[in-house]
Amino acid sequence: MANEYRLRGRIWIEGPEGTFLGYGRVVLLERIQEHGSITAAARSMKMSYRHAWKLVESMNNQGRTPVVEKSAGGRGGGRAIVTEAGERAIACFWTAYKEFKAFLNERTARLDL
Amino acid sequence: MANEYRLRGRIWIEGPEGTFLGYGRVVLLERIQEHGSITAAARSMKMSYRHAWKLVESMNNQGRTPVVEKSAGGRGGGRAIVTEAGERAIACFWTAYKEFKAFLNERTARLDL
DNA sequence: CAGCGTTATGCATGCAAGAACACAACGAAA
DNA sequence: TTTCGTTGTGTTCTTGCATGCATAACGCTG
Repeated sequence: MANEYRLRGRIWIEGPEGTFLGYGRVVLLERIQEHGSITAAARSMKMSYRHAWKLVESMNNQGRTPVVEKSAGGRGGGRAIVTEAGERAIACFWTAYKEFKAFLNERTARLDL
Repeated sequence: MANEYRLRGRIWIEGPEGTFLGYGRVVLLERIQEHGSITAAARSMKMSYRHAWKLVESMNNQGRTPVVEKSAGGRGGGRAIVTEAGERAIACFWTAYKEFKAFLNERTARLDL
């Protein structure tokens, strides 16, 4: 039978000022891509707008280039667009994340307890 | 120059009832080995006795064999000893942890942001 | 130029994890 | 049998984080 224990974990990318990218942040970016606004993205993942906005702000301040371009007012009230740098950041994180999951699985199989 | 970004993370071992071993728990076990009591171990790492006790309880309940043997009263008031199963658990975690750190370093070097 | 929905931002509230505190139970040793 | 320091356990206090609410500011559109 499979071992009842399992190695688990999480990873994130840190810049000089703290967390830059993590699972939640990257999902948020993808939702922004999908919906075109922070408000809708936050709602879609049951996150408060306040918090979502802070995360975006943190990412923008920390990347050498903003990951999300925002504008208030105008058609539809405003919008938020994931930049090219943002797309690259997303891809970069998922690549590492995928390898990390593989690491966890492989390492779980070798647990001796 | 070295990239300003860094991949970081943490890992832990889960049993059916939740977290079994993590960095803090393993350090706590080692301090118990060193000091012979939960009280001294907790104090040595600025952790409340209450919390340390709960962690030990959680580990003991979750392992198929207790990792710490405790006894109240007696010479010196009581004592806590890390069992052989506990020692194996410690070793098991550090091995995985070491590989994890290597993974993070290697993966940090390959970050493209 | 009024309306609308979003960004932007402060402030009060809620919640969960851990710390801090208090005190009973324990058992060897003097 | 008294003493002593630890284990064991309930209760309250902090505190960091996220939510919720309120309210500007913004700028396209009818």
